[in-house]
Amino acid sequence: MSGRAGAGRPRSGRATIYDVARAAGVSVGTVSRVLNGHPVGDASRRAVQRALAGTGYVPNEHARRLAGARPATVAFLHCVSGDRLLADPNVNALLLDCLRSLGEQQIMMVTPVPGDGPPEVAVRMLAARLDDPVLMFSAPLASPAVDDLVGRHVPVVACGTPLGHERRVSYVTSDDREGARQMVAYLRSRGRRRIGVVTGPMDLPGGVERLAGYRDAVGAFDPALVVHGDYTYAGGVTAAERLLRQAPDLDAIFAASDVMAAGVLDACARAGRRVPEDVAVGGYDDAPIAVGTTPQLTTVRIPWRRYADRLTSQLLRRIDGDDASGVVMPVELIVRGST
Amino acid sequence: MSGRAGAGRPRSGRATIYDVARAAGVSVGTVSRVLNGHPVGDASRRAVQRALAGTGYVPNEHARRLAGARPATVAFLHCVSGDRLLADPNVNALLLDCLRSLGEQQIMMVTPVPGDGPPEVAVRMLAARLDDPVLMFSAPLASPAVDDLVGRHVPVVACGTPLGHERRVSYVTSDDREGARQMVAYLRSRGRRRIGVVTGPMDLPGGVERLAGYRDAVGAFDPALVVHGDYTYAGGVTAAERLLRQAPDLDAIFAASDVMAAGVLDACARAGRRVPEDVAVGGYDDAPIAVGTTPQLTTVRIPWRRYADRLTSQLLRRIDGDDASGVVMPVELIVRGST
DNA sequence: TTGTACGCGTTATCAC
DNA sequence: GTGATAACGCGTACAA
Repeated sequence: MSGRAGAGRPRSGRATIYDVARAAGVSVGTVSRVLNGHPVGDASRRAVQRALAGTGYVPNEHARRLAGARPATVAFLHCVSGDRLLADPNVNALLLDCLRSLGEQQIMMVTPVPGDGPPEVAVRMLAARLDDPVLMFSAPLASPAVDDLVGRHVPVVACGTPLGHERRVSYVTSDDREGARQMVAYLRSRGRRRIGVVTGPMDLPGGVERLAGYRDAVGAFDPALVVHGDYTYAGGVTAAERLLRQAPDLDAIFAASDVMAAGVLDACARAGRRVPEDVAVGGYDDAPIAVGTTPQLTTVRIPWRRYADRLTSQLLRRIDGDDASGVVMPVELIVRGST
Repeated sequence: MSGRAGAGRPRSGRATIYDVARAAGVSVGTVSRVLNGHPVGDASRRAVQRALAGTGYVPNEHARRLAGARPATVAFLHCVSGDRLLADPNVNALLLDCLRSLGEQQIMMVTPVPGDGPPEVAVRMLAARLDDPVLMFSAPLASPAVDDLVGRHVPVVACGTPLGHERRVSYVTSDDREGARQMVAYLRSRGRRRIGVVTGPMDLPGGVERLAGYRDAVGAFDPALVVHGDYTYAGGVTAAERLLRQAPDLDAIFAASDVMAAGVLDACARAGRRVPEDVAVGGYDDAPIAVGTTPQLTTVRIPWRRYADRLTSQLLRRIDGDDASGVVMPVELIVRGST
């Protein structure tokens, strides 16, 4: 008899499928079939279920994956530098919705992985060892991370349009262009004619799309009415100040995020412009802050819960080998006091 | 020959240790030894390293774990309800420090898992499949989750003292009692004699300890000077209002967190009390908000980076089978304008 | 120092 | 419908 081998660290002591099979008086195959909902005789099924409860069996995910089972875990790739990984409340909220939605499908784990910096690459290497499908947030227009992933045939689902990768990675996006268009059209319907815009970052799809929607609806386009922002409160303040200077006659400002809109509101107040009498202000996202400002913000709501559900279903499809595809969620204009 | 079996889903196409061995002209054992830093001949080592780079080999974590290797992943258990999982910026910041610290040890953090509610239990079940060691935040005084974990002999390291489990779970904590004591002693050294306190939640170790430190230093104890808070801004406002009503003659307020202290500051302003002239205000945590208030907050700093490093080393020790143990980090009084 | 072979726990296939 | 067993990729004890 040759050498006993393979004794790594002590076994965790957890019940295995063999223990269950023994307790139920059936073979491991039958237990596995019960576990996975495959056809099994009635008597066997009951015996197995009793044994399952009795032994407190918990499946070993590593063994499942090694044997080729569908992943029950998902990696979460946020394309920002590591120090801003969990810093965005909006992203965290969506992440939470995704956790819930995935949980309902018996899928878990969301490995927070940062984006493209040098240390981030190391973390991604670690993540790669798990071979999980990827849920990606804040995909930039070009990213080595994304190229790497699609090159390794990792199933990826993006939150937002993965510009340049639409055929390789599935995605869910909201109709940013349409939302911005609706907002600006609404402002015009209320008689506003000189409508300024504080854009989002131009290297993010949302930034590009919301500006496009603005241009769709604004009528005559005046460069003096466009200032670029960065989705931050401070950025909103600065941008509004510039806008007020460049185009003192403006009667409305559309900010591409509620957080920036809050900054716009304060800048207007400091500049002595009344909102909404002198200047109407529109936001985007229907973030919590939208009802925390005075006046409350007219904004564009994205249905985040359903959004997360769609991300989950897209991910499941992708795991099961379907081709990449995109879905677009509708948006809703929410009118409050700022217009 | 009996049936070919075990063909799950298509192989991911990743290079395996066998591919590397073939490319290097050595056996898999040798490759494994190189990978794990075990003694290997010089020629073999170089050949393997070349093959490693050439094949783009990435270890399969699931196979590693199944074979008994040390876990390269850690589960993150936050003992709050699911909807508050990523909602606390302080926790997120520490989480990030832990991510960094663990990453330096080639360990990746994984799986934000919520605490004790009914749906949370389901998520923990999922997490259990991975059999990861656990990094625990906000451990309440009594928790089925913790009992479950220690019962299953899962290595657990807590952030803060795991009251009632000190012998079963390792932990890192800062000296909350001493920090509070220093703060109150400092206030007294500046001539303050009627010092109120806004405590943290009394079912959290930090809340209990910081109040104890207050009692250590305050001298005569007056119940009218104690109001319980919940670590939130709004809670700080409410508590300060009550304090000002109950003890109009107070000349200082120690809030058990900076966020609450910010609320105290605003409540004082509304009540017409000048800070620090009429009322000195002390906080705790040295959170970002501590330098965002007017005046800036005198507070107690916890060395979070080193704290995270200690959490990591405690975790490693625990994984390697050492007994549970606790370490206490020192704190530092930071004096700013609010006193 | 290096090669060989077993075992980790699960899934899926084959034969009954 | 059920049992037996190969295969997943890796770590390691043992033999050479």
